[in-house]
Amino acid sequence: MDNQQIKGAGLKVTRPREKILSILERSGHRHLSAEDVYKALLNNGDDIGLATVYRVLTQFEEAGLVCRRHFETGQSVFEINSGDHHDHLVCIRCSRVVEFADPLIEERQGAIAAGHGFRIENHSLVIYGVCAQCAAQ
Amino acid sequence: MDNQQIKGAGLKVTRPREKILSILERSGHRHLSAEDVYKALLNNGDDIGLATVYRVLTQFEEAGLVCRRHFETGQSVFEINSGDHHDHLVCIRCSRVVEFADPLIEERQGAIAAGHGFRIENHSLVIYGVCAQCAAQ
DNA sequence: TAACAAGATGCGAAAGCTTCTCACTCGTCC
DNA sequence: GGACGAGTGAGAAGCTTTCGCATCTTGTTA
Repeated sequence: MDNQQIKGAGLKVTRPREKILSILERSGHRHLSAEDVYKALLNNGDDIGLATVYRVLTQFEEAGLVCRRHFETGQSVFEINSGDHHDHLVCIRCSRVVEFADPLIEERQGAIAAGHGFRIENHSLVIYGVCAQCAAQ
Repeated sequence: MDNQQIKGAGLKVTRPREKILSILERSGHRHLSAEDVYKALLNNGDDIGLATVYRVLTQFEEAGLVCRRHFETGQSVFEINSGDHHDHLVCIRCSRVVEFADPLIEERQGAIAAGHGFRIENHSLVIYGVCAQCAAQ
């Protein structure tokens, strides 16, 4: 139940928070911008302000419910945090996003960070390219 | 000579372009934001508008003279393109940036992209962590 | 169930980075 | 040296994101 997740984050269960979480869940694994979420709410007939969307997404991020990604589009995108870390392949033509995980890369990153005296906290790996469909056109 | 690089990019050699290139070169391998470049120009006594700084940096990027990086700070940073690809370790406390290159990671990225039918164009790997100095405090 | 306090919301305003517009100026090439 | 096209500066505008504040809700206590 969504409510449990929201409560678990120490947040009150309110309509905006339920709706936003449900939109992110229903979106499958698409990566939605705050604007996308806002538009989805409007389409649903929910009258929720854009400022609230940003606030709630930030709270969800802090609570670990969602992940915020910074692709090079100038806006942040959000996705449900399914627990398993992964990185992204982004098509520069059609913006399609493919997720992947590679233990070998993760391991090397740890080694590199350690080698430079860094305690690793987080990382972001995005590969930009042209997907098969776009290349075929 | 800087002028050759600017001409080679099909751009006229103008004072703003010379000054900006020279600032980036003199900065060593620091990562400067457009604002940083602008301030450096002012300190030099050069009266060059911020809009011009952005324009020129974008042109230099298109010409391959500089690289633009998107760390998670909300602003882009620029560095001279020295030709050798590298990735970044960023300290989330003091913002220190360390560059590194890892052939193994590069190779895995190529394999992953190919496995998903992507023709790789570019990529961005940033590891965020706490550097030794900040951890010691 | 009613009332209350803390927390949430919505709206518009504002901030921060970046780009655009447009009149003016400057390189380049003849 | 002059003409033309490209480049510049200043401010306005655009975009994403955050803030401030009056109003409304949730969760709790009586």
